[in-house]
Amino acid sequence: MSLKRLHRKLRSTEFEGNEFDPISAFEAQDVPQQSLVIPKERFTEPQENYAHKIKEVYARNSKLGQALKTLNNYQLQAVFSEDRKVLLSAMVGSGKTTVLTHKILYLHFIKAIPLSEMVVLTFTNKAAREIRERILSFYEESEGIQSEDLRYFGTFHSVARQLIKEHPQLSELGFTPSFSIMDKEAKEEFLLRLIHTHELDVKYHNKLDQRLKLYRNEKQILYANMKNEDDLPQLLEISRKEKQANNLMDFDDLISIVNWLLKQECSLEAKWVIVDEFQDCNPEQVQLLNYLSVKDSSFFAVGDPNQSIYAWRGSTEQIFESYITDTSCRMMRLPLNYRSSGQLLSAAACLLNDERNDLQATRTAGNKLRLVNHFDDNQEAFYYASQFKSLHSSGTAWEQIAILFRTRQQINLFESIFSKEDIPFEVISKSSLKDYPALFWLKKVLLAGLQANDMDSILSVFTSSDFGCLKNGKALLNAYNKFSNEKTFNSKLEAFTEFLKFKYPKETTHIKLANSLLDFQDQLLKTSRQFDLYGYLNLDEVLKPISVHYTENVCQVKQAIQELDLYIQKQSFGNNIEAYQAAMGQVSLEGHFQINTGIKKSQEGVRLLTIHAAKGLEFDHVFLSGANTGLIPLNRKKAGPNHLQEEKRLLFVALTRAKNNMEIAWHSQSSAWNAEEGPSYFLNAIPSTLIDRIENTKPEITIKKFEDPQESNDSPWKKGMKIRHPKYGEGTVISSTDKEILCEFGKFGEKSFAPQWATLKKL
DNA sequence: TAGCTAGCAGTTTTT
DNA sequence: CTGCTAGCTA
Repeated sequence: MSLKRLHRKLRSTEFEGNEFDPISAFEAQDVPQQSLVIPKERFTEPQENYAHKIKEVYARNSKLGQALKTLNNYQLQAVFSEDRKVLLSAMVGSGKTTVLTHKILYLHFIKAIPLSEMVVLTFTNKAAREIRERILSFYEESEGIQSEDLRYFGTFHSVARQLIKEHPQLSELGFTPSFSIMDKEAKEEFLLRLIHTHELDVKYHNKLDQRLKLYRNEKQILYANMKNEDDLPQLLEISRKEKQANNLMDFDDLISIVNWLLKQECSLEAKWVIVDEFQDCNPEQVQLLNYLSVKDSSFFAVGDPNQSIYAWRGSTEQIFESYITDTSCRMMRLPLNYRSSGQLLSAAACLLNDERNDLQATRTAGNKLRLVNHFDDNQEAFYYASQFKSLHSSGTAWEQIAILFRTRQQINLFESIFSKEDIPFEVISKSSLKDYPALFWLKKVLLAGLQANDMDSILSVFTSSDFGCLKNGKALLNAYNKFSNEKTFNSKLEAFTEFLKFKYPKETTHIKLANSLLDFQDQLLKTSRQFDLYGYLNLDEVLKPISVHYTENVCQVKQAIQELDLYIQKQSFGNNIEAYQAAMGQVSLEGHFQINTGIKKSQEGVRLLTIHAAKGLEFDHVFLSGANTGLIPLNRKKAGPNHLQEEKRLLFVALTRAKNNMEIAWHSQSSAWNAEEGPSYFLNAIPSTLIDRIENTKPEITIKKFEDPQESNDSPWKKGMKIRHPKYGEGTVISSTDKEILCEFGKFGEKSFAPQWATLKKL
């Protein structure tokens, strides 16, 4: 049944009953309208029967022809379209990646466009990898596709990196093609080092990135409770210069530099520019698309304005709008959803608030959306524990169960309760290289070796608190400058090595390391693709066998080097140094060393993740936790004009993750400071006939609170007891519960402590 | 130099 | 509501 018909049917029964409805009790006008609507007449609908076209394809490439037979007419229309400029509005769960890959395959095998003349842009490495793998699976083993053919298949940033490397005018900006990329952490460290070495007075050290952005965009220097301007402008100036001097770029630089270069001279004439998740493009990325789309090139973009949840990161809805008014652009749509069962999909579609959106279900009606009222998050977690156990014993795989949260903070409580209740779980979120000190250090070592003038990396290697030998600071730099000023060296690395030998002759291990790094590039040129990096750098010794984490570190480093070797062996062009540079670039762009297959998510367990992290995923059972007003939409003091709309799309994304079962939880007494009473008012838009409401606020369950092990004993703090606190001195216990100890300290007055943290002493 | 206080900012995350 | 911290005060 089409959603429209279902809606009409629902509307007729919607307001029949007069019972109190906690959802409809909220004002309907509070629900913001979905902003972007593409007029239906703007879409070109599929007319033809594509059977004969599939036959033609089948005759030329049977594998592709076979694959096309499984597509619907909307999808085929997009694949076969001859238009030079197409924007495909793909509804949630409508198979957009399938269309994208089949379009590429069709262009390649039938229209004879070389893969190397297509630019295929995605936002995540995962998406890029998936597309690449799907393409490669269409090649026979013998045909041996070159990695160079897919040179322009990748994320915006990796393609930008490739284009910058190849551009003839790069040196005009003071960079060389072997530049390295700083991730967020590396940039923070870099900026802090600049402040340190240049003795700048810059406030709010851990908000540097934010402050620099504010200064660059709005020339704002004052921040929070600052009354006087600090040295922020100088920091920006110095960081620009130092980035050039050390051949470093950050993620934003990649896009803005490639735009600058392409503006000077378009170095790539792509036949096709193909974009995934088009709705997430920010203005600079659109600019890049424009620079790439010259004369003879064609454009094919796929996106869903209803799933735009990254406007806070700079994506703008106006992108879609400008394409609506662009008459040279053909618009098509994919309305058929293959993921969710009918009633869940119609409930989610109500959030779109748009009659013309015509999201169509292809599956049976299935279960209703469940809305459960828990007393608080504690009770909710214990409720899940028992629910999940029975789901699992009746055959549901743990991985098919997911709990979605608005904020990461909400996840903590569930982690501790699930580990206590023996529910296997995994928190899905990207870990940073900084969480693995050995790998973080290894990256710096390789960067220093490959880039002998990258003083930033050199210093990081030798002043690392775990694996270095020197203490970072002004004294070190002064000594080094004094030493190096007197002589001339081929590189900063050579200067530093000599400095080490002269000033710290006892640090033999690190002098050896420095020498190895100095000779690294020559060694690479002399050897084949196979190179024993671990042995060459003598890492066994540098990783410090006396350290408690030694075996762990060695294991991580060896695995990382194995990944590098694999990547380098796949690299068909360039010399060994270039292959290593490519590999390290990939490590920076991905944020980890698993650059071949990506991070494997093999662990068995219930998935705990934020709604943002869930985009693109699907599960059998989805639970949305803590969906009170105030959390969804999240209360903000400084809300942008489109904040509420984006929050609503976020709820839409959450609801459309479920294949068969969706349950929304809200709390009578939420522990979140910003939560308000009642379930998210966005849910008003969903008619009561599509929702099953369930109460789970019985008092006997609320007693079953989560307790820390230390708390279980009777409180040792009794009323009237004399105690001593390290800061407030002597005092008296006024009251003591398992939650807090209240004490009186004369001139300090009353103070309360959490029992498990209190640093109180009995007197 | 330590301690106090006012004032603001806080989600979400990929590259 | 919390946490952070610049800038003030003793």
